[in-house]
Amino acid sequence: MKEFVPVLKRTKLFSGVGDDDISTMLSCLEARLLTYKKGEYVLRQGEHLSDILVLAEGRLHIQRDDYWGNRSILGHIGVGEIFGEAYVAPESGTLLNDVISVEDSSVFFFDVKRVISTCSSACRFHTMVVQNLFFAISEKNRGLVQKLDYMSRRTTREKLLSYLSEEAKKQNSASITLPFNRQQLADYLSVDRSAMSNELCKMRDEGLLEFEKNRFRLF
Amino acid sequence: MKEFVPVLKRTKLFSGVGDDDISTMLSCLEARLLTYKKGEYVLRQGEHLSDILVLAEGRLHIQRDDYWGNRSILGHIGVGEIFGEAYVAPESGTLLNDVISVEDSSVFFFDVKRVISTCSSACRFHTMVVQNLFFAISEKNRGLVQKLDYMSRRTTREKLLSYLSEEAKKQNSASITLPFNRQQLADYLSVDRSAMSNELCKMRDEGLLEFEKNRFRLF
DNA sequence: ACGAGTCGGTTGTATTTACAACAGAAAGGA
DNA sequence: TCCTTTCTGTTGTAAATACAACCGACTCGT
Repeated sequence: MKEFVPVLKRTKLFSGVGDDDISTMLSCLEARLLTYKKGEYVLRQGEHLSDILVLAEGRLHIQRDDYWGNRSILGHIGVGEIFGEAYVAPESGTLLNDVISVEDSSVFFFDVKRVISTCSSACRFHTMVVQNLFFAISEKNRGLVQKLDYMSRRTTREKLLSYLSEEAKKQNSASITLPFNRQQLADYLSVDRSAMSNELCKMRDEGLLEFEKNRFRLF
Repeated sequence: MKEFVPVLKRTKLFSGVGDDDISTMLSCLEARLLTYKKGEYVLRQGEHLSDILVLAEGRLHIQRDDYWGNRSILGHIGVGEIFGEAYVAPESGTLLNDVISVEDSSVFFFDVKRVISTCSSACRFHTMVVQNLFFAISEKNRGLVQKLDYMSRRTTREKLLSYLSEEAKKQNSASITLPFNRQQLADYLSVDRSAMSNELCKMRDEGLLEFEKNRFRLF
């Protein structure tokens, strides 16, 4: 578990907390580290959650399959990212989405009660961690608003352009790598894969962008 | 300002805090109360924000107009609701949406620095308020995920049904009142108003629902 | 090298949507 | 009351989308 302290140090949750203090907190918070093979579920829609999770290694998707098998991908979780925070509030219901590993992954579980309630011992960082938690969920929130912005576009092209240009801004480059293949990108933007593929090729022919696999370059 | 203490007491932000303590905090936090006429902007897209806001009276819409005048309504704010919390984090950029009053409204402004940093004096509630803030933003988060669920539906009918049935669940009744007129509902669900109106009438003819103005009844 | 499975692109068709234009009802102000 | 404005429903057409089916390229394991 200690091996991941450098990873944890760079997370939003432990921002501003030193290595030693993180080690201390790992035991103080009774952190657990679970591993998942590619394709395994980390969380399932409808479950109750009382832990805040941090991805130590691997990649995850937050998604949801409806009754007819239509998949909708809400988002992607990379190393160091927090997730599950939105469902640990007392009156929050059950999870609305599945979380599934798209690569072999390791996940930290922190019991929210221990994270939030200040304890008497050496852990003087609870207050800071709660603040960090607030800022982290703020960021998630803004990300969701951003996604709603993509989704509010009427055409597949507009959805693609708003998503890709935002991603270029985030990755600070006109050449970007997406965490999705075509089907996943279509599920993320809630459009038909073949129609999207078609549109992408049209846009390429018009000189708006280039792509190869999941690497895109905007012009 | 004191007149709104009963309102504040019932907000998520001050949940668990007594009347007297709220009064104390109002001055400790240097709260400001501003009023807006119907149609006025409370916040504008692109602005920086360093306050957490609470609606004391009236109704607000969170929305966004693009360059071509297409309006997208992100959500609705009722009395006692918190807003702006997602944009007060240090690295959060500028606001992505406008907030506009749809009725004459009064809004509390709380400087986030004062809310978050524990002060030495009588205000022993900062810790609790930060926790409340976390829970409140959690709820916002789940609401956004819910909205993404509506928006991920492919057809106008599916969007309407998922929104209306979720609203019925929230209002705990098959008879619900929406905070939107037709155009606003269309802007909220990102569909064409006339197509939506058409679809609503078809659904009514099929016996799925009834409506009159912004009151709906599901069967 | 082979076959199974995955992935991305292409095409055609039926469905759905957006857009524009119009009309009647309701609301609000002078 | 009259006039204006707003709101809602209706219709027709053009555009965009979903869906299904198919193909070739590629990957992977045997």
